[in-house]
Amino acid sequence: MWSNPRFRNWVAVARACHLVQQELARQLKPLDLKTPHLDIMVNLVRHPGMSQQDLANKLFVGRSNMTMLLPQMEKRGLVERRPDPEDKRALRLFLTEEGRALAEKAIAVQSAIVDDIMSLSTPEECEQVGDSMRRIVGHLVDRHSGDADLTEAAQ
Amino acid sequence: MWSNPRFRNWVAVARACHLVQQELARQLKPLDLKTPHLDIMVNLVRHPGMSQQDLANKLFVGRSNMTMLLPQMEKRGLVERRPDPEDKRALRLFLTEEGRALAEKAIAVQSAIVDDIMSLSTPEECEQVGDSMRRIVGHLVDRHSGDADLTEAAQ
DNA sequence: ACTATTCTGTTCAAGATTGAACATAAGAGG
DNA sequence: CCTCTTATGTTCAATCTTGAACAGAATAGT
Repeated sequence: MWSNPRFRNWVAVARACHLVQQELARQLKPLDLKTPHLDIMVNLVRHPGMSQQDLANKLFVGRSNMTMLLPQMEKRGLVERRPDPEDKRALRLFLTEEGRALAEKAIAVQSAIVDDIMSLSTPEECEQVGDSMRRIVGHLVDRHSGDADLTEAAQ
Repeated sequence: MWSNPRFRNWVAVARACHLVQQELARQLKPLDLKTPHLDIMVNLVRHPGMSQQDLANKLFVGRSNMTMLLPQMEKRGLVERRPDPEDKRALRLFLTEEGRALAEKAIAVQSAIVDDIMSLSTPEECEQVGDSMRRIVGHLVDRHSGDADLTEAAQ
């Protein structure tokens, strides 16, 4: 099992991920942010107007998770949840001015860490790591969208 | 920021990790195991007699986490915690017969997933991903061992 | 139009994880 | 021998995360 290269190498991926996440959490503490909050803000910077469901899908977490986190951030004045006039079920999400400012700082922190760790590999290696990982993501997303979604067969 | 290759590629790593973890959790459910339990058992298979602190260090989690998980597994008859005669503070950890049997099944599940996702890359790419990740782990462990000197991470 | 299904966000209880504060045991230095 | 410091494991309260069950809005099929 430890002689299996695939296993051994994947374990390294998991360990690296875990450590980077921890380091990020540590450095985010002065901003009073947790990594889930940062993930949300990063997505809202790129895609303002997302619904909570959109966000949950992108982050691969449950919808209830968003229901727990977003009201906190709203009370803190970081995000705004506007009811959608076109679809009375959905809430459209936007960063406030303050949210954008904080997001900028937090993203700088994250970028510094990522730059630090990825600079240990050459740009070619870095790109190749990304390619391998994107293949994995695509593979697993495919497999699971087929599992539960029956309407997918109709398309 | 999304034009930064390092950032973009690291995001892929994090997403892949998250998804694989989820898939593992799903497939572990029939065995009534959570991924933290598997992590513990994997380590105890390789290194019987570890202390709870050793385990926490290897897994990069807090010691209190072990205090929460191990008594559960002990009650379930999967692990045994023997007081160390040489050091009355420490508890030496061992898998029971039942624990070893269950660990074998669970490791098979994990190996199947890892094999599946890593087979999307060539053996050379796979090895190279592992190398990049091990560099990251080493880098972060070094940086932090200066802070609070605890981590003696080996594999 | 009508019913059934799907999709939105919410609530709630259960479990995981953490960090701080604690108690006890071991080790260092006087 | 006696402190002072460090290490081990525990407790506890706070927070994150999830899945199931829910209510209301939209959609599809008839």
